[in-house]
Amino acid sequence: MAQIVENISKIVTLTPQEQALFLSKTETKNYKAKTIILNAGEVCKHSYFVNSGLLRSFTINDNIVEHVLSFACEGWWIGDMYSLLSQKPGNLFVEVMEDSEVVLLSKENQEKLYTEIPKLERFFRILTENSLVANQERLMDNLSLTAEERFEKFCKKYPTLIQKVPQKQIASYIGVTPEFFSKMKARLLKK
Amino acid sequence: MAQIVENISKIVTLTPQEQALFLSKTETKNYKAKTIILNAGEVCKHSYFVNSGLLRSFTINDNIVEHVLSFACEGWWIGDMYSLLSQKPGNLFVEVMEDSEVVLLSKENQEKLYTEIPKLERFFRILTENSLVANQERLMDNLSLTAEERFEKFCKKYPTLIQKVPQKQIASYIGVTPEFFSKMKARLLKK
DNA sequence: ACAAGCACTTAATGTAGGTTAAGAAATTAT
DNA sequence: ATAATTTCTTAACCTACATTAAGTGCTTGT
Repeated sequence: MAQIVENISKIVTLTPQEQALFLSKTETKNYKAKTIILNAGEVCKHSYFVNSGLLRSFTINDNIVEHVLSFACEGWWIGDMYSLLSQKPGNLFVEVMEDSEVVLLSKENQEKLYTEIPKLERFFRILTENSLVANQERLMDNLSLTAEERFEKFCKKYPTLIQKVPQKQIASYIGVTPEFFSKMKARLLKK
Repeated sequence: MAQIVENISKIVTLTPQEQALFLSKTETKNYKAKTIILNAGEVCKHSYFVNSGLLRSFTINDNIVEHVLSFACEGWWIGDMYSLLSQKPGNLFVEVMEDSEVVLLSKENQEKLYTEIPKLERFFRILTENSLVANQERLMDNLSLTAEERFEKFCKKYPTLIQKVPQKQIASYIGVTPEFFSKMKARLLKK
């Protein structure tokens, strides 16, 4: 069964016909590492589901500093939700970090699917709810924990990512500079 | 028309029967200022919709410091989404800041309503999507903007709240101490 | 195989924002 | 009205993290 269908089936049950209909509205692409599949300033036209590989979304502020919003590895969704919903130019870049296979679901098809398969409305509601909960926790963590504590949480939550992601991007995700992250890591290793 | 129904009608259209069904599953309560309607450590059983008044949700960390996650005034929803979804004890307090009229929708009724009125699935999907977008923006702002810039954004985004909310809680929302906030405000007034 | 660029480290110095403490102003309760 | 409590301000001092800079590995492309 297609991975994306399997992913959906963890939350709502689709008939074989519905599965086929769903898949017919998606498009699967392979990207080389370092490909930017969405640029800041562009309107986001798709939701992206990762079959294999690793992507990330990030912004770049005035001072040319990157800030990672999210990583997405196998089985995760990614995109620029603000831009996708509003259909206005967004602030996010979406970059392919390793050679990856990605399923694209266009906004129009996603909306058609909501009416053709109402269960998908539920699926995406739940997906978004979970995402919101995770985001709220991260926000509160940024307000109340030290960089060291945030890093520890990150390690527990995403153990596989630590192997794969360059550490300057983990630094960016938890909200410190690469230099400080390096120093902090050295400090932690001494313990 | 009931405010909560009006709120829903901005996004999906309900028939009079559906409106009545919806309202029959809710309960409206009046709370005095300073009432805590949800404590950290409890399981959140309801979504709260504010008819009038003002509420907030916040955590308290080890050092007895409060961190405001959100404010909710007239027409806004609030609760502890993590706890509501997982039905596990949460970390959030929900406090009534002014005498308020609040509509309670229990988790069970909310889920019944999803099947009885599928359009509500869409309503809450869209509500959650918007919430997620706002949260993502706030997270990125916390990573990339100074306290001063975050405060300016807050003022533009929630002009009415500035009059109503004690400034130490605005400080908490943007992520600084009340003392630093005070200093920053004095600095801004000089310009 | 080599050069060119990244990613990581280390260290000196700088700063936004935190802490502590004490008093003034504003609310709230009696 | 007055006391009690909470909120806000100010100021001296402190620290987690940023900045700058220079050097050391790694990758990656050719």
